[in-house]
Amino acid sequence: MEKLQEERIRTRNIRRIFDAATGVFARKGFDGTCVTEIAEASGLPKANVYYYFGSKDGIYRAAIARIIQGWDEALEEIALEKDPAEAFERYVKAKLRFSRQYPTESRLFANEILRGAEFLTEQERDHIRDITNYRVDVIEAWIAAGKIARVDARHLLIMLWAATQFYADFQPVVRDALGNRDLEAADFDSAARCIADTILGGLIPRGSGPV
Amino acid sequence: MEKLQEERIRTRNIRRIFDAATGVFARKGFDGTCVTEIAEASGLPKANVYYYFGSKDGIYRAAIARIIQGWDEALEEIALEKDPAEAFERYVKAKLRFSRQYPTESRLFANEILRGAEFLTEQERDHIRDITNYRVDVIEAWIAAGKIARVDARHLLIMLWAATQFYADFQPVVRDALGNRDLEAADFDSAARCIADTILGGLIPRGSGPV
DNA sequence: TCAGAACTTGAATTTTTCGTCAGCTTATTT
DNA sequence: AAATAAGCTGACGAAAAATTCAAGTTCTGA
Repeated sequence: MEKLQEERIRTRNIRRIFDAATGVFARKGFDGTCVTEIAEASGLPKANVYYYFGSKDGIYRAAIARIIQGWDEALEEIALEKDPAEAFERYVKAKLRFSRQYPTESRLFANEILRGAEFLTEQERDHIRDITNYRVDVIEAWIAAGKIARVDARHLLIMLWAATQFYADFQPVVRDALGNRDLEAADFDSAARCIADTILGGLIPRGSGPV
Repeated sequence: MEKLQEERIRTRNIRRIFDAATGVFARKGFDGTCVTEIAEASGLPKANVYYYFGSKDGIYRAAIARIIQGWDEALEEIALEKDPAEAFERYVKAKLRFSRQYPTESRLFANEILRGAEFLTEQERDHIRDITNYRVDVIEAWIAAGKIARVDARHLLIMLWAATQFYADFQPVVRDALGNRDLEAADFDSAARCIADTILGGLIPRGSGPV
């Protein structure tokens, strides 16, 4: 049992536990989650969960690491060479796609932040800072080149992050606000359009009087 | 003990418990919070907490109700009579002021949503829906009157809500994004300016080519 | 100042949770 | 097919949590 079945059984069970844990952690946070519930959700007995993961802590940390890793994808879209309008639009779309595809992971991350981000390692925070700083440089270069209006790049990034994240983290509120139905692909599309249009073109009609 | 002291002692203790509970719930969520911790934070023995609130559940529900009640204030600012630009700007400022003043309450609410909003009563959700619908009507009237660009009013409201809420709920992330210092009034001011300017005027400079 | 209501609290009681363990079954290798 | 490693799990113990209780103390109105 060192080549085929080992990898298969082990891998499958770890993934099961992992998926179950992510769901429960996302809902209840670290402190609110009990291993029994993870075990039930994964369909395995509790002792088996402990067989694979030494502790609740371990599962949680692993889950967070995975999420951070996945984060970067969407952020790739803001690159210097591109036309700002196109870059922002792509970014918003990519981020919303991510929100739609991995809402649970997003909520787990949100929960971790609400908790005070105590489980985030220094490296993980550094990484987030680095990414932000790079985007800030890009945006400021656009401003300097007169390609976009003068805004605070950091707050702009926060606004984009917030607006897109919201659709993953606050789905019950979004549902209520949109009229009580379940969110579908079309909703994410119109969200993307609304955010991109508003941010790029502004609400006040062009050609009308002073703002 | 039915007029003066009653009200004073009772009111004072309930408020103590309440404040303590809000803080702990905001960090750890409903399931993650233990009454012992609330008791310690409030400076009262646990049995006394149970004297005033029958259960953990009761404290939690009461806390949520109070928050929802306080919510409306900020939203008052979007009214039909006003100039859209001014109304949005006021709204953003009011909401950010709220985020700054009551971050804990905001986080508790966020936690409840992440939880799946199971503790929100039907009335509370109805109330949120009503408020939203009213604002949607206002915005759509502005659009119909040609005062603002054509956007999806519901997504626009979500975007505003998200952008302002973020500063309360995700402070660790905001801190990292802004460069690692504590948030001060000035940060909220520049956030308001960035959000309002971007949403009203758009990023793409006016007078340049087509969007 | 006294009766009764309001308030207080240390110490149970009950329930839940974390984590362990010993012995079992299944897979792998030789 | 025997030996060994990997995987499984019911049952347990210790610790922590929720909630109750009973026996107090303080307050208030009459």
